[in-house]
Amino acid sequence: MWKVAAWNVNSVKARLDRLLAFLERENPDVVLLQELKCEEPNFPYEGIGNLGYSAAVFGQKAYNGVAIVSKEPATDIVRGFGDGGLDEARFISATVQGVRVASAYIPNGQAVGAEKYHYKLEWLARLRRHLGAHYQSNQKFLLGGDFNVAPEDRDVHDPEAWRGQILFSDPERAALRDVCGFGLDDTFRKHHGEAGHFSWWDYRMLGFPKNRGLRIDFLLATPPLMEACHSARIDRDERKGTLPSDHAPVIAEFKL
DNA sequence: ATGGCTACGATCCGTAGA
Repeated sequence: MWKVAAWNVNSVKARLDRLLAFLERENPDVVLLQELKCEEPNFPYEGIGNLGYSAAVFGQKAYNGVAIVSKEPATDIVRGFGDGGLDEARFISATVQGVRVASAYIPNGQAVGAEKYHYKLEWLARLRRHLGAHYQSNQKFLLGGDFNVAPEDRDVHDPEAWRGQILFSDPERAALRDVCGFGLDDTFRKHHGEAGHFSWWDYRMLGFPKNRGLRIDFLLATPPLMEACHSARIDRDERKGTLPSDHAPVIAEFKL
């Protein structure tokens, strides 16, 4: 089985012990990381290297930062959308074991109507254009990461409270559907249809103990890869204990 | 216990996340 995870670690430096423990515990073939919050030279190459992993990294100081951690070294690494524009470190793609994979950290948006909200919607539109220009949905392609959008009511602990709010507004959800319209489906929903599964809980207000969460982190796959997907889950236990990330890893297994 | 945020970068608080 080919095992892949996507995880917003909220600082790879602050979460290094947990990342290494995750690699040892889960033994994934690929981990798509978001929110490294470090520049590329400061990525913990040595720590993951001791466990047999290498990484393709697109970092920046203090904010954002994405990586593709893999047992088999990634090739044909592209940082950003490859269109020459100056970018925040939010997208990286590479080939691992013959499969094209990408790690994405979609902008948060801050608040509906804010400048960052419009940036978020434009970023999602740009992602959709990038996919159409560089990929084909009849080929195996995996897009994982923190999308900062909850797709449906069943992905939100209190849909009526969140309706129209940031992370759950109609334009954000439409923009995510448009990205998936390229030919991507949610590996988690292939295997679990019920409500109440979340990947993020606010650090504040007892979000996790009260299970007030959202499902905003996904592993999205094209049809040929979706057919090969045998299981998917969210590693909710990773959110427990001392100083967790506010996001839990999402995991999927494929029979390539 | 799964418990009232956390990380960063610049100072001893402000900004950002979602």
